[in-house]
Amino acid sequence: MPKIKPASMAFDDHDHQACTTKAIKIAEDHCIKHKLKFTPIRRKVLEILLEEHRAIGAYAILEKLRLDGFSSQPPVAYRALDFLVEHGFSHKIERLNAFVACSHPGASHTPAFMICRQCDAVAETESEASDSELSKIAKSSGFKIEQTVIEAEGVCHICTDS
Amino acid sequence: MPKIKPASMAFDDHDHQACTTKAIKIAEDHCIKHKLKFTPIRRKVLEILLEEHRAIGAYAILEKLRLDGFSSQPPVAYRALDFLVEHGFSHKIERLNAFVACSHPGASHTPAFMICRQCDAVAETESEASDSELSKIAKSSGFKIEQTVIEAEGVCHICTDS
DNA sequence: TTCCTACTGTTATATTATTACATCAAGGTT
DNA sequence: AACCTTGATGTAATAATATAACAGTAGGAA
Repeated sequence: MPKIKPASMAFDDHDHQACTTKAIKIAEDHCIKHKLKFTPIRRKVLEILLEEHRAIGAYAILEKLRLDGFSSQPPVAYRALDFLVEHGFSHKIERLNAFVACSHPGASHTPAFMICRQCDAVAETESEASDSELSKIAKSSGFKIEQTVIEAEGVCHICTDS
Repeated sequence: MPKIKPASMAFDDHDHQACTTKAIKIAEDHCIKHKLKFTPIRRKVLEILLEEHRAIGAYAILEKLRLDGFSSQPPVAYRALDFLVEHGFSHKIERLNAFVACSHPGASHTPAFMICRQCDAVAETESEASDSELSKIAKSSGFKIEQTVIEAEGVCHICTDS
């Protein structure tokens, strides 16, 4: 079974400035350590994603890049997103064809997401895919799992209450 | 934890004609029982999906519809797919933006999929979402899950062996 | 220096999906 | 029968998401 850690605070108040600053710092450090280039475009896209605990489409990101004076052709956003996703700084939400900043940067994980269909907030949890029931079935049938998408859609506690 | 039943035989030889015939029959019966209209277009789209245990894009489906003399504007395929998905006769694979016939029609389920990135076969398993770890996290944080997407990508045993 | 590699700029295009509105067919009502 | 409603289909237009291809550039390695 997936062992999943407590949900992020996406659905709750928190010190978002600190949360953002920390995520950028982690990305910076990780890039230095692994000799990756945390270029202005990549940083800006991560900052845009960090502004909200929501999935943001590539074209919405492009629009924000444009406002900040960056080049805004589709490949600009997709390349930056590819980089961020590849190195674990953000995730694609397949269900929405959109992207979120990673809430647990640095942690190696198979993330699981809870998507509120009312307020669009996306909370990330970590799941231990290695001992999940699915991975057992996969193993028994000889299927080698490389990556797993887990996305739950529903209504968050705030939207339920209001 | 999700309780997941054995994988479908998507990755193995089986009597595909029987498998297809049975699926159509189940859809037919279900539609009669629930007064749903299993129209020629809907039936044809399901047949197309049943031809292979693979995810097929809406435009590939349209092409096949066209060859069979059906109208082939995008809404034709999307409407039929909406119907089939809504009533559990097929599923959307979010990861691929494509569709597969349901391997367990009739069963109420949170399906989980194994997608082979080499041969594109898609195997469906059933998972009991109600007692999954994710659903516990969701419950404890007040998030009401309505639907869950679980899609594992990797390599099937046939492609691994060859 | 030259070479190589990775990143960026830009145009064009491919792929996936929806909106909007007209038409049609089946079933029920008067 | 005529009428009406409902859901399904036909079609054109367009929106939204994503990639291919290629030229230019900057920085480090040889």
